[in-house]
Amino acid sequence: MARVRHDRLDCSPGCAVEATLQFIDGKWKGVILYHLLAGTLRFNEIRRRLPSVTPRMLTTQLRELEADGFVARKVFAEVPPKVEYSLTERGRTLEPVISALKAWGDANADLGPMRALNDVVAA
Amino acid sequence: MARVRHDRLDCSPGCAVEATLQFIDGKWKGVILYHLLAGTLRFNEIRRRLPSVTPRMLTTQLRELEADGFVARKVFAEVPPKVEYSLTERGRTLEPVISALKAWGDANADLGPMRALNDVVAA
DNA sequence: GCCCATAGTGTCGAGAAGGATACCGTCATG
DNA sequence: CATGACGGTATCCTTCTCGACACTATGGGC
Repeated sequence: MARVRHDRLDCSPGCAVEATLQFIDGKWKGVILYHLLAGTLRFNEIRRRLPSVTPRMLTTQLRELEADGFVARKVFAEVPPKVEYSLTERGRTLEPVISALKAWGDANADLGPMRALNDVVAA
Repeated sequence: MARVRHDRLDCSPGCAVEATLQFIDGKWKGVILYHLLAGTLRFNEIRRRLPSVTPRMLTTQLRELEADGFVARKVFAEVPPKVEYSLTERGRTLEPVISALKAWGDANADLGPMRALNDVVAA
């Protein structure tokens, strides 16, 4: 399960903020959700988009997102294995949140080398 | 300083999401920002809104927010001491983000006992 | 026969985050 | 004289997170 940031949500009414944060906190969840917003992806497709994530981390993050009801995991009984990850309906409700995070990041973060990287990807 | 979630932001273009998360991550930052959006607060005023935060944690979180340029700390040379915390202009740019987080939390989180707590506060 | 890709799992250990508790000086109040 | 409010610090210690690395099974291509 996801990290429990607060066992008691006694920060009313701002606690709703923390309650949401609780779900997308986790080192890679934000990006994973972002990429899944664009469509279904397989395990290694996600990996390729997140060059520095270890398989172990990716697994745990995806499992937590699944446990929280945000992503669906579809296993194909094939060889080689094939597993597809996609957003659930609940997962898609996070879209405004992810968008807001992305918009702020684009506008305010000095991503430094990232800008170049973005250009590369855009090309 | 704030927790460094990623030393390399090589998750382009979703990294903007993580970049933002990096700032509001930290166990109490979300709520603190939320409360400061409503107006300037003194140290103990924030504490009272966050019953289970220890002074130590509150200090570190506020200091990190200050270091990141989101909140301004104004000390009054009085006795007893008086310190006011308010959002900077940059801090206010986070408003859409906090709002999105809050909106999702209100709509989707089962806050359980929180609803009652909210009522108490609203009364 | 060997290596690659697929989608993971297991274990280990370092390092960071966060909680508990006690304490600081000053002034006003009872 | 003692207590409380104010805005913190200092110290210690536990918990959690995360990264590294090795390893699994299967089948296809060279």
